[in-house]
This record gives sequence, C-alpha cells and structure tokens, in this order.
Amino acid sequence: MIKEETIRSIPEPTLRRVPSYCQVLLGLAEQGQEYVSCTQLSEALHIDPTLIRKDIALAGATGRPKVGYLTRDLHRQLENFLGWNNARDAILVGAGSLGSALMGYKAFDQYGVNIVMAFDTDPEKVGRKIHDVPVLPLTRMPNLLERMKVHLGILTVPAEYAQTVGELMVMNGILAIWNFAPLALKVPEGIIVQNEDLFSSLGILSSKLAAVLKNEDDHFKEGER
Amino acid sequence: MIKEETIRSIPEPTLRRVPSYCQVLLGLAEQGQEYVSCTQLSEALHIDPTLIRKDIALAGATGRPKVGYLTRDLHRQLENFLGWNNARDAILVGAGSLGSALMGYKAFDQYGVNIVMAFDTDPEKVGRKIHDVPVLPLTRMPNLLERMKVHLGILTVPAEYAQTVGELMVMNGILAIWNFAPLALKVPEGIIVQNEDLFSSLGILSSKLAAVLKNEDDHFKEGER
DNA sequence: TAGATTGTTAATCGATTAACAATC
DNA sequence: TAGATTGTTAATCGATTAACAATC
Repeated sequence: MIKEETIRSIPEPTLRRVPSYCQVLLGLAEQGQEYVSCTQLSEALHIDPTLIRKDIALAGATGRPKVGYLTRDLHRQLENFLGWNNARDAILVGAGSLGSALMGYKAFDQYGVNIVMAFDTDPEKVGRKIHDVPVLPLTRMPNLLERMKVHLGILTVPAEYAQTVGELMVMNGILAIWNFAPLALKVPEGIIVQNEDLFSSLGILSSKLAAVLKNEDDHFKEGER
Repeated sequence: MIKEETIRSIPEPTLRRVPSYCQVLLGLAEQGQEYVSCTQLSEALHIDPTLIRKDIALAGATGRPKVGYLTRDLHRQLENFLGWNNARDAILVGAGSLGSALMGYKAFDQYGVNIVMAFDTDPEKVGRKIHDVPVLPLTRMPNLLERMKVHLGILTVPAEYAQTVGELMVMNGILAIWNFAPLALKVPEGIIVQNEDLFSSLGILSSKLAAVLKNEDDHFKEGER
C-alpha cells in the first residue's frame, strides 16, 4: 500500500531553481568537467549550497562525499525530474507578434515542449506556417485537440478574448495553460494555469527600481542636513 | 532621526499580488462600483482576504469597517505604491521578434514604463522604427544612455550576447535589467535583475502537467488491481 | 441593533539556513 | 590522515492563516 505522503508535490521554489542548475551543469559538462559540487553551483548562482543539496535530493540524485556529483549524470537526472527528457506536444492560440516570437524559439524542444500547431481567427494568418508551425482556423481546434490528445496550451490572444479561448481549450482536453493575457484566468478546479503577465512583471521591476532610487535620494537629502 | 526599520523593503510576494488587485479594481471601478471589500477581491482572485488586507495596509491605504475601500481611491493608491503613476523611461536592446513584440505593447505605459529607444547591431533593423520606437545602432547606446539618464533596460538579445550587453548596460547607468535570456546574468551588487526565462517557465508548467498525468495514471493502475 | 468588515495580534506553516555526523 | 563534501536533523526566519477586538 502506497502511503499518501508519497504523492506530496514538489515545492514550487524547487521547481523554479532546478532549471537554473541544469543550465549551469550543461555548461560545465561541455567544458569537460566530470564532477561538480554544490559549492560550485552555489557560487555560479548565488544560492545557498544546502538548499541546492536539498533540491538535488528531492530530484532523487545522489553524490559522493568529498567528490561531488557526476556532472552529466546529475544534469540528466534533473532533466528527468522535470520531465524534460521526452517532449510534450503543445498548441498555441493567438499567432500575433508574441505568439510568433514564441514559435520561433526552437529551444523549447530542449525544455520538453514541442509546439505542434497554432490557431488564430485572422484569415491573413490562417493557412500559413510561422516558423514551421502551421496556423489553423480556431474553429478546427476542438476537433484536432480531441484527436491529438494534446494537454498543454499556450494562450497569446488579446486580453479580451483570453477567458473565452481559455474555456474553449479546457473544454477540449487542455489541462495546463500558459497564459500571457494580463488577467487572472478563471478555470475549473484541477486545471493548471501559469500566468506570464509580462506587463506586471516589468511593472514590478520598475517599482523596485523606484524604491532604490528613492532610497538613494533620501540618503542624499540626509547627507545635506 | 529616521529608524532603520522604516526602509524595510516590501516583500516580493506582496509586490507580485498587488498588480492583480489593480486589475480587478479597475474592472470594478469601470462597472461603477463605488466600494469594494477584501472579500470581493478574494473571491475574484482566490487569495485569502486577510492577506489582501495586509498587502493593502502595506501600501498605506485604509478602508472603513463594514463598508470596505473606495474602489477608485484604492486603485490609485496601489498604483502609486507600485510607482506606476508617473512613467519611467526604458531602453530595449535586441530588436528581434520578442523585442519587437514587446515594443508593440502600448499597454506598458499603464504599468509605468515607457520604451523610448531600442538598440540592435543588425543593419537591417537600425534606422527603422518598430511600433514607433526608433532602433539605433548599439554603438550609440553608451552616449545616449548617459545623456538621457535612463536606468531601466530590457534585454532581448540571443543568450550568447546577453552577458556582454548586460555589462555594457550597467557600465552606462542602467540599474535594473529585465532579462529574457535564459541564463543567470552576472551583475555587480546593487543592480536589480528580473529574469523572465520563458523557456524554463514553460518547462516548469510542463513538468507540473507531467506530475498530474502521472498521478492520474497511478490511480488508474491502482483501480485496476 | 446585528452583522459585516477592517485592522491587528497570535498561531501555524513551509521554506531556508545552520549545525553536524558520515564518508571518501 | 586531514579536509572537503554529502546527507540529514534542528533552528530560524518569513509569509500565510486564524482569531478577535474595534467600528460603522
């Protein structure tokens, strides 16, 4: 009998850090470094080495005291852990400038994702191929999704259509949505949404900068007195 | 004498939630709703109402028991808190497909950011305007940055140039970098970097989906026995 | 008034960091 | 061996949630 605990999900922060380990590991492996230590990863990424060790442990990889981890093995194990080893098909809706830019990034393959089709309502775009990805009319999506068993959807339509299109995706078997529309998509329980709200992201950066500049300013004034 | 504590910086999670409050508030204000309660925001965003109240308190806004907050006032105060009320100039380096897509989003104005110039090394792009933003040769960046006192930079160059261009930005007065290259930019102490690594973002989503599908699969097998 | 809501203090929870034994 | 490093347990820290008095 499997204990409930076994299904405890991976902490979000770990999931966000592991890709950066992969990236550094790949670089080191290419430089021909056979073994790698947490200390080394820590220095490259400015992350506490203990934390890295815990993340690695969560991924199920083990190392050898004094020696470290086998660089290539660790890299492979972390990719495995993320499920990036065998590519997952995805569809994209909204072949505008952002959508097209995304389709252009062939590197997605490396990250376990493969955009197989795009959909749009604009007759100008439909029927063409953008970066090798065929653009089809949105009306054909339900039928095709059902046949192809795709579960991952990328949503790059204007904000006002996002909710409707999102619902259409979910109705046809999409279980995870990568949402670029600047709004909180309402989805049924169990559907995974990752909001990639670029506007607020930049806004947050800008507000951090404002805080820094304000601080400097205050210090300056303080010095004046 | 100002106490040190006064400068305690805003928690990152708060900074990430506040934009979503703004968005909902704007919607409600446009619908003509005069007052809004945390309960209402909570329902719209699936965030605990106490948490929302704390975030609002951090932003310095106050409401009235039983009544709530004045919708428009709260919206304005939160925007103020984020520093989105008066636009900050930014430059963009790398006028490729992603960079162009970003320049096309006029909505950045609303989020307190205004892209004033772009730089690229491609002679095909230099001299043109993309979505009203002039594209200039990268060699002119140092001079122009110094003159214009811009502190916010958007980095949309291919990964292999990111570190070099990032350093060039920092050398010329950029204090905050919005980095789209899939690597951890090395910057001096005090420079703010926000990594918008789209590849790993999608990768994380994909791995969450993998976990869900695996779970379902396990349950299925369990049922079989 | 009664009930809803704010604002705040205390409790809980989870993630990070520190400490340290085991190991090569 | 000595020193570095893993793996793990305990302590700390910060963010979230619960509890509740104040208020309209």
